[in-house]
Amino acid sequence: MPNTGDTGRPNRHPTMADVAAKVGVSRALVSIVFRGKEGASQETRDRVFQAAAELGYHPDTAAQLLRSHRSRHLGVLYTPAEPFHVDLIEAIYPMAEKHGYDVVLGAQTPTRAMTKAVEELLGFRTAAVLLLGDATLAEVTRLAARVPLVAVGPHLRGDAFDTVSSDDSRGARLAVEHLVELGHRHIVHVDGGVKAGAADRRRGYRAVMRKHGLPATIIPGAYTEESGALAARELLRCDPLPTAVFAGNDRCAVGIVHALRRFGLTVPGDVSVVGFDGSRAAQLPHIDLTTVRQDISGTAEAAVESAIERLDDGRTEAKHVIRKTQLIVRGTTAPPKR
Amino acid sequence: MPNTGDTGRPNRHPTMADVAAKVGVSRALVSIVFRGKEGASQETRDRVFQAAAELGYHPDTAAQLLRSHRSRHLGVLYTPAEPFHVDLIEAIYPMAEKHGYDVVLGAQTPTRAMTKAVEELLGFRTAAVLLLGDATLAEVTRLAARVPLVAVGPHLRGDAFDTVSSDDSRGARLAVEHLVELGHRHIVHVDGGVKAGAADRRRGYRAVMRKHGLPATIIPGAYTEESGALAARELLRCDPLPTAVFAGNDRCAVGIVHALRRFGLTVPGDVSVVGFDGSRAAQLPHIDLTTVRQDISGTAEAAVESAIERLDDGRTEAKHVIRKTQLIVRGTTAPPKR
DNA sequence: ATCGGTGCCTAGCACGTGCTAGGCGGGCGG
DNA sequence: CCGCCCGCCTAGCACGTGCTAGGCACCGAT
Repeated sequence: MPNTGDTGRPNRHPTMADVAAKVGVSRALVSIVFRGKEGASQETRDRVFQAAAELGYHPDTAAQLLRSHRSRHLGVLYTPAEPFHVDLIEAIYPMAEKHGYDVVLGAQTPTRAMTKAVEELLGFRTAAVLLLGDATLAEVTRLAARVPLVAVGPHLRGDAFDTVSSDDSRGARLAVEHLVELGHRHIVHVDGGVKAGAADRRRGYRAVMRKHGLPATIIPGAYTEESGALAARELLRCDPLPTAVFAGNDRCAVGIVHALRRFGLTVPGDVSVVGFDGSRAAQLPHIDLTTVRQDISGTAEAAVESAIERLDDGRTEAKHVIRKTQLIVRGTTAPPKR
Repeated sequence: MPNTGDTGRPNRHPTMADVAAKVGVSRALVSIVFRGKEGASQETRDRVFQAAAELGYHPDTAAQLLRSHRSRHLGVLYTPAEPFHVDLIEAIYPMAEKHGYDVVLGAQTPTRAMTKAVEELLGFRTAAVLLLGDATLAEVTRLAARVPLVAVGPHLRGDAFDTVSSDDSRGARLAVEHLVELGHRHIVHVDGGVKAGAADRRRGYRAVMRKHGLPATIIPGAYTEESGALAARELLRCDPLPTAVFAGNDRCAVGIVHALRRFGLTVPGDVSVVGFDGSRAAQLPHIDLTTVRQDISGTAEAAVESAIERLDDGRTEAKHVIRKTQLIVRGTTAPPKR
């Protein structure tokens, strides 16, 4: 059903040649017009655009990629179910566009390993790849040998790739100091296991607790609502009940808050909760979560710019950016009643 | 950094020609080997794969697309922030793979209109496009003129495109009947405005209320947690407080549940809540939402198969699939106390 | 009148791959 | 010994576009 036009080639997308024939000029001239280069009269430009619109012509990305090796595409490998990634992606699009790049998404799902998604992105010959989320040093290094790479999130170092990460340790200290200042003494940390940043957040928590001579208690968790709900059950078994919880990330914190409220406790009345990420979910009015914000648009900007520097400015040495974190006090923290 | 091999063309991905040269055969033979066609000895195949691995060769999707017009790619237009879409995508990947298709994601975000995302997908010459979420008949029809199209969600009809939608009216009736059977008489509906399926869900709600001689009350809403939280505030102003709420979708329901609990009410003790979608968020243990499930993997399957039938089997007449919905009774509904 | 320049346009190669039309050698039936 | 087939392989065109190397007409300066 595409192309009901008069090119004599039914069921096929019209090409530049079709547009050129319709206008009565050479194909090269149509190419010039579409690239906005000089060398065509204004009248011709108008007629070309007119004809293209009538034919429903659209440039063939495959042919453009094939011919011009600069692919103008950034590959982004992400996990669709991760709200923080979703927020990042929405920030990455306009940044990439500002630099004249398109974005190709590669989804990493439970049924679809990272390697598979990577192969697909590489097949598209993306100019660079932004890797959101977890990855081992070996994986990142191997991938960086094949394409300029920016890893967003994991605290890795290497000369072959760039990273953008946040100051997780400092963020964690801010969060716990906030709780201590409110008067909390019995503060538990539900951690993020081996996920990106979890180790640093644990470290920050331990450091502040030690500094104030308070006992550190860590409940193993993950970056999911389920793990938060499970951890909340653990909490309820504690006697006395902790007065505050520092969660590994926002999703976990949300799970904790809801589970506690469901069990009849109030937040922050009975228990204060702090999250980590500053995801959009945390701002929702019914959640209103106190959290440590990672500057999402700043992170997206740094990641895109790292890639662009390698591509357009020819930078080859590695660059490791660390973004500041910021405590956002909202409605899930208050002084302890007990 | 790519290609540290010995092809004499630094900084460029190796091609079939490089592999062929390394093995000492023609490029055409390498092509045969990679496509798995007959016409190459087993020994040659092994040597080709070996050389390709050493060079880090990966087929160029652009060139493949350009040459073989069958693109083996399904474009999926979706909204990253929509959990229901995310669930669908995770189901679409394996379905597409089963039929030998790859998936190209096109993201529709607040800063990125549908038309823009569509242009990008069309640029990739995807064999077909699956359109998740809202769209007007005009938009869908226009798009369907350029590419085989399957609209998932909206209740539209036309001869130029396929649709997969769910029986929203029946689902709504199931939900409301469930509440009536529990003994609820004062049931409010927070609707989804003009979004996909919202009209049918309203209709189903009204029909059941009328049938039982109960007054229908509709609070305008949307398919978001925010709208649910706002609607909850409206609810609290009602006197007497309704004993049950039928929400337009799960996100809205989640917002309602959390806001109610935050205001000190219990769910389902004081108010019962039913959602719609059967999204993964609804199953989370701390939510445990009674909801109307739309069969996600069945929907994904039907959508992919509709596309495949047009592409591989040459179907041209439109096909409109309606998937059954199913009531899932969980922990947010109970008989009214009052 | 000649020359160089400028504005507008075109011819044709290259990109990496799929695929058609063969080519070459050896075994097998006649 | 001839002819044919078959297994393995190669030459070369085509896909739609970017881009280089021009070409033609016209204009102003010499």
